[in-house]
Amino acid sequence: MNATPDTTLPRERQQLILDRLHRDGKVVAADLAQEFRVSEDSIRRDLRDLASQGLCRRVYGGALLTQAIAPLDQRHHERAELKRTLAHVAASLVGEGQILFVDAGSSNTALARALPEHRDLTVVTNAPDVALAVIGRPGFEVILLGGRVDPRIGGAIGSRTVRQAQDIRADLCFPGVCAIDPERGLWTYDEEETVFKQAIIEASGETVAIATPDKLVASATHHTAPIGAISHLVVSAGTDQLVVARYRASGVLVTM
Amino acid sequence: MNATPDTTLPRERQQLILDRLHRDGKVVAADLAQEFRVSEDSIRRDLRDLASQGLCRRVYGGALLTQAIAPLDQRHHERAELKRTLAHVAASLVGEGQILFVDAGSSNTALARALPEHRDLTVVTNAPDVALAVIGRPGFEVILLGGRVDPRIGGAIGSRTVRQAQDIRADLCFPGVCAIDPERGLWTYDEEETVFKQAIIEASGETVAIATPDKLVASATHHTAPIGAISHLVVSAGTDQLVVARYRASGVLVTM
DNA sequence: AGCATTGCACGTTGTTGCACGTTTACGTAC
DNA sequence: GTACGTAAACGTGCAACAACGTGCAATGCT
Repeated sequence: MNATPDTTLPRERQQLILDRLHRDGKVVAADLAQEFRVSEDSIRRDLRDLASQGLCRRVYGGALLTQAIAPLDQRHHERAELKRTLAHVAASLVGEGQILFVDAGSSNTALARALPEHRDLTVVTNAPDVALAVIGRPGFEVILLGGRVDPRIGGAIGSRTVRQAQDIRADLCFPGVCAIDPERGLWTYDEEETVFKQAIIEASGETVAIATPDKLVASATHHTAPIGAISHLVVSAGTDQLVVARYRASGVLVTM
Repeated sequence: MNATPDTTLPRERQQLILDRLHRDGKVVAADLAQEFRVSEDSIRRDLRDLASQGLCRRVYGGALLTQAIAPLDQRHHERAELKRTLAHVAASLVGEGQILFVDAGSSNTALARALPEHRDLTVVTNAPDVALAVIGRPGFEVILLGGRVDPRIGGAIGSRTVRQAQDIRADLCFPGVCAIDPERGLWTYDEEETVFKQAIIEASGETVAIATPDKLVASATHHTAPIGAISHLVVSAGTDQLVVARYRASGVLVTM
């Protein structure tokens, strides 16, 4: 009879709160505190946690359900939990009022969903699904980069897109990456893509790449073009173990 | 035995007011005060808040709906079957190998889904969800128009977008419409929107508007700007009865 | 020991209803 | 048709209160 022990684990409590949230559409902090027999402070901490992951909308007195975005692509389902974790870490690097370049890619779509609301953020993107993930949410300005959309990538690239990107200066840049060679940097499949990514990196203060471990390769043979330097690399190694690496132009990889 | 308490959170109340507004088209402050068991002052504050976000129009005694706004998902679900039917009729006007301007809007998203595959079509759009509806499907080329995304519209508008649109020549144009005045033509809510729609209409050979019957109004008083002429109007009158109308610059309406 | 979680104390912020003076809508008198 | 009076609705300032975030010490687990 270990179905519902009296002792409720913190992580478990958050899951239960999420269930209630999906059932009722809202939760009241005071009621939750009474139900779980913990202080309202703990409930508030839970709600803050969940909101920072984009799983609910924090409001005065409780929390509301975020209008869930329909899962679009099958590829987005692969490694979904891992990507959400990485996205959460990457989102924590974003500061109030910043301007962000968000490239196309499933990891970056997860990032867009994980971005916190009410932070006065500007999201500049060439990917329709990234745009859809933030349009209409409070505290977001969205700028779309136009151009011919590459169906393999799911976003616009090409000279037209590059020209528009060069008109903008951003604080942070999240390029999608195809492969990471510890010695030679980031790689893409395609020359056009590289030009675009280089443009947004050059137009940004800092660059953050999100990658699942399978992107780390020793020799990037069949990838055509290197991108260049990034300042942070948010990567997952092993189960639940996070490695945030500082990555420089020459390819030095420093774990933190 | 409802476990859900009847406490209403402040922000939740605003959401509920907005829902009611979309259902009834209007709300009365005194009624809301009684319903939510708060003072009329609080209701007034809520309405002022919503109005300042452009979500409703404040009037003496309550508030009215500003149709342009809010839950895009909801608008997509309303009249879904009707819109699908209209979308298929409109899609039948598209010929092999043509270039199409597809504006933002729920009807046009339905159109994008209804467009036939393997026809070598080029879809030029300012709306992320329209782009997503065709990206990756066989026989489609997608060109995204960039710019600042208006969250009420769900697509990019503004001078940046207009400039990009002017670089392109299309065969067909599908502008989103807010209202259709049989005598004076198409109307939008907003000057910026109008400029964009005029630009894509001028850059196209023919123009086709899709509209549900509620868009047909006798006098478009509160809409700021007229768009101009369209050549075809795909509109539904009554249940399942389709009227395809030929519409000219001067406002002559010819049913077919 | 090291770490996560919790409840409490404190100062801060958001929300509410009331009091007050002003504006608006509408019916009535002229 | 215009002028006027009244009551409802309005905005604003204010005080009371609930909820909030943060720092800190106590507790429990590994």
